[in-house]
Amino acid sequence: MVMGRPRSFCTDKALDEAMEVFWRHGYDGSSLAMLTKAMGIKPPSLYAAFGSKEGLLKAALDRYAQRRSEHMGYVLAGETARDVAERFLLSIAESHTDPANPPGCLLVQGGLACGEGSESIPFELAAKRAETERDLKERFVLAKQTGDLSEDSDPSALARFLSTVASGMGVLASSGADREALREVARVSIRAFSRTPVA
Amino acid sequence: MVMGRPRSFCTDKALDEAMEVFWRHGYDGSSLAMLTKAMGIKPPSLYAAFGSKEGLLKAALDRYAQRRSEHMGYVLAGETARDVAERFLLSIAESHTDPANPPGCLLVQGGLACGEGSESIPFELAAKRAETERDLKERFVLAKQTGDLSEDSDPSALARFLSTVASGMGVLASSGADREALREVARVSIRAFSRTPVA
DNA sequence: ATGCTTATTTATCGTTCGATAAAGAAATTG
DNA sequence: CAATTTCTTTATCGAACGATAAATAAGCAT
Repeated sequence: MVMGRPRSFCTDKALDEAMEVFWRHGYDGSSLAMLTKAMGIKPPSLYAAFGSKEGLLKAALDRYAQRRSEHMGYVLAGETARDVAERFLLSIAESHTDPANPPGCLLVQGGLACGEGSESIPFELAAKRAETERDLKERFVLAKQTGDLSEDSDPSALARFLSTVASGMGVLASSGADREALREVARVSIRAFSRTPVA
Repeated sequence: MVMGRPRSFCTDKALDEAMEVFWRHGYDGSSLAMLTKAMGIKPPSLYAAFGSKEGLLKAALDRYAQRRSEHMGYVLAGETARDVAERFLLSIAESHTDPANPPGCLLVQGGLACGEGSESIPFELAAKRAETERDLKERFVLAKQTGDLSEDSDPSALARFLSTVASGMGVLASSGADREALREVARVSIRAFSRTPVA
């Protein structure tokens, strides 16, 4: 049994609140005051649980990526490469405009550029984004092996294209685009995707 | 003739230096110390010339958008809608990986999310991005009128798609993707773009 | 030359930043 | 129960933040 006074707050719940702050204001734009207020705890509790502001972001990113990876199970289960692309982009149109969350994507909003002393943050976000792209690529490699994608298709390029559109949709959503606008982008992208690959 | 002591620095040159700082570190990540050091001037000179940190960003954005609009002249002069799309995306692949500038796009890197007291910054950036999208849309409306684009095509959706891919390419470039990777995304996007529009 | 006007320099303003030391509270252990 | 351990509270730390007041310097006007 663990000794000492038990923690009075739920780590995951506090992490969800911190995630929302980072999501809405970015890493540099999120102050300790904003974070502790949203989490309902005080600085020493935050530092005891997460080590630092950067540690808190990483914990929030891990939680975000975990949710996302659960979702990727559904996406990757699409029967064809085209189905996978469609599921990927359309589900992003939904999630990036979910009223339960800030608009856009934490991995884009969180901090593409940061100030001195936070140089590692953009790399953290990029690494998480790269995971999704890698998942898509592996799925497309498989699709090529099974003949679902033609011999001259490029799984890596297709995955990068989808990942790039997803990031763009995050930017679009963050500036207030509605769900239908994102669906429209998804549809055009899928159209591009599903046609014969060689120009 | 103007009276008083003349300004000892070139406003545009200082603005270029400030632009680079905002580009690389974002609005919140750029401190007055970083900005004044890069610009080679001291705070009072900065405030006299630009009013505030936010005023400095707006001036830098205007300068950035002006350069871009010059470039858009070339893009929009493409003979067909497909040419326009190709020029647009391929030129972005070049500009977003130009070693003379920070990687990516100021209008994306500059601040998708900001802290308290800087809430207007993301809107400023979004407005500039929207200008490009509007230019593309108008060009595609014209293309539809002249029969270059088919009757059932959607100029607005196509413009939004290209603008979204451009934003995504900005995110991609900011995380270190090389020029060829961006070109690849551009090629896949154009392929999507140039095919028959109805699924 | 003297006065007027504007810019630059120096030195700082009050606030907020991320992060902690020290004291008090709540649990298990013996 | 007292001792130990861990967390929470209170109060604050030094540094950096964005922004300026006051003094000095450099140009026109007469």
